[in-house]
Amino acid sequence: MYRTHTCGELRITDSNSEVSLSGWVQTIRKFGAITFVDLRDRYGITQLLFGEDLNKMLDENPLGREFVIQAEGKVNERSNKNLNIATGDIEIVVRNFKILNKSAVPPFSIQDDTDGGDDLRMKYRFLDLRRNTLKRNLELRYATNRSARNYLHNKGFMDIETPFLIRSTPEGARDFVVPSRMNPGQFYALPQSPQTFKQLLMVSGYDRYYQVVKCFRDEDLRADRQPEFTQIDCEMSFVEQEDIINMFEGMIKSIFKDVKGIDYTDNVVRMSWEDAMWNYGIDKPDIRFGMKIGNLKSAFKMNGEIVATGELINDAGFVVFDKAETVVAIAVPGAGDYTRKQTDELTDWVKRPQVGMQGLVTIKCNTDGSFKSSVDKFYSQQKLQAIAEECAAVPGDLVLILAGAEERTRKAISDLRLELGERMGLRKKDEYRLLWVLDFPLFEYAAEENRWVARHHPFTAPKPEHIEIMINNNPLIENAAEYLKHPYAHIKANAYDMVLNGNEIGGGSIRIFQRDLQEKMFAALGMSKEEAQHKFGFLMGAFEYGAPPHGGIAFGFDRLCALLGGSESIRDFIAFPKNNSGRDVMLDTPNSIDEKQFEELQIKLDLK
RNA sequence: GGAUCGGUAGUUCAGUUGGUUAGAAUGCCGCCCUGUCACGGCGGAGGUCGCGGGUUCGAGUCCCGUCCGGUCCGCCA
Repeated sequence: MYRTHTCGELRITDSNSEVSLSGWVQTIRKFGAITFVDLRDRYGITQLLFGEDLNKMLDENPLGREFVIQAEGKVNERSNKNLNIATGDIEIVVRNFKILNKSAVPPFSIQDDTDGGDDLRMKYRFLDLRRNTLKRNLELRYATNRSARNYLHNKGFMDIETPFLIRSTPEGARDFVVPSRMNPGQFYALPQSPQTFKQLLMVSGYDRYYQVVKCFRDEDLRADRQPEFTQIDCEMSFVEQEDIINMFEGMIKSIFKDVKGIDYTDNVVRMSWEDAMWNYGIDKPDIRFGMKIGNLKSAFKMNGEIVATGELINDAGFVVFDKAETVVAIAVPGAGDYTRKQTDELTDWVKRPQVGMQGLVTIKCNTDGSFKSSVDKFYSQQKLQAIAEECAAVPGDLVLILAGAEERTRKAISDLRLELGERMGLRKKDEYRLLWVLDFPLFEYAAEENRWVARHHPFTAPKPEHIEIMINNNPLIENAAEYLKHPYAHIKANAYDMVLNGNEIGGGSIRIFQRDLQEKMFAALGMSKEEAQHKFGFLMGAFEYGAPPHGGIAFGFDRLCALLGGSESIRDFIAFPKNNSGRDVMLDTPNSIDEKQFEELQIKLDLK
């Protein structure tokens, strides 16, 4: 028997019992005649004491870091206790031990604060996974998985597997493709999501489906994006938006309770997409803090409707503001005492290519009620006050103003808001604020292709009251510059995103379930009837055989785990992740394949 | 496709306006140490400064190219 106990479970109450432990050598501390060894496994660390009688045996069988050993002996109360570990009251007085396997010297230390860099830890991922940090992350991931499954099971959802080798659909993200040997020259695609399959399952009557499932997208990566990732994919029949929202708000709250011990009793805030863009400049605002955007200039609202917010600065004479499509501002609480050096640094920050602004205008709201601005010579104190009021600034605040093209400026002020929120300590790690963003536009205009694309995906249903607009208007765009005036720009989708602390953790929609509306949707996206039939005939055909009204949602499981674990990067919550270039540095993959494999596939490689 | 930061000992990093033999910490090896738990003390080994080219009397340092890694923009229905 390799072990009677794990390295994390012995306590003072086990004193004098004979035990056997197996694990990895964490550290060796030699004191002349006696030697201490910390033995580690998944459950903890237990100190082994090798007395004088074992010195000969140790000389003949020297130990090293990460050796796998088995030790037998008696549990003994320590004379010097270690309060930092659970087993710190006891030690094992070793009577006999055995080296089960030696280890090469590890390239980095297996400790909470390892000295290993990211690259090295990726290459030796199996060693990195021995560390507490990653172990806890994987435990959290498992707990989250279990919690979601329990909730969904209790609500009558059924886990049904869907295929990984499916048909390539050029809409949306790039597919990973897999050549078929039995059908030379033809390819499968790996699913970007089980979307069409879960809809077919609804047609089949499995009215509550879920799957914790791998999805694949061949797009460039980020700290929070992997080429293969996991979704909690769900679909329900006979539901409206409200039913989905209630069901999955419940699921997330249940996960908070199970995984974090948090009772999230508040109702989840709901916000229209338009309000999110108008007040926060982004469709996934972090609502843990305020700093709402002041919209300083009459501007096109997102749907093209002209909204006058007053005549604050149109007539003022600062040419940058006068010419700009959009002028927006935020008030940074308590930053009114920023020095010139600090505001200059902020200016540099917004001028970085990633943000891409030309400059930054600041107004200091002095505690005596006066204002000091970098554009003092253009504006009176009254005007500055009006600007400050527009973004709800109070004395002691610092107002930051950006001007430029609508889309870029709105994104920039959103980035700036998040950055300042971070710097002012308003984005607290242990605070969780959920948000539903609703009423997304159904379509987005793709200028480079001069056509409409589905913002969510082409199976998303329009708001019932907007179906008519879709049916009665031609999708063709005559004047690309004024696409916002096209009726399609006003059609809202029956879609919803769940946002946690500024991160999209889930998104879904009520689906189209009638053939004619689905045909109309494909036509709106510029797809011919033949093309639509060719690519999605199987789905539209199914709609003709009694498709129930249905809708669903998918949660980004890796990202959810990372957020619950308080981390920015999802890589630390995936056992074997890919790096930034989509490579697995441990396997050194992707790699070339044998000539024989090409022959079997009847494929000839001819790289450009 | 683009921007940006980095690549120096096994590891994490320092290395000044270009200037003698490239340093520190940690790890590793050896010796000493009976209560440590970041043990301690003494000694030792360990470097193609990512790679290629250029400027220069002289390059870790400056320039060009390239490879690798991080972050971001585009992209991600």
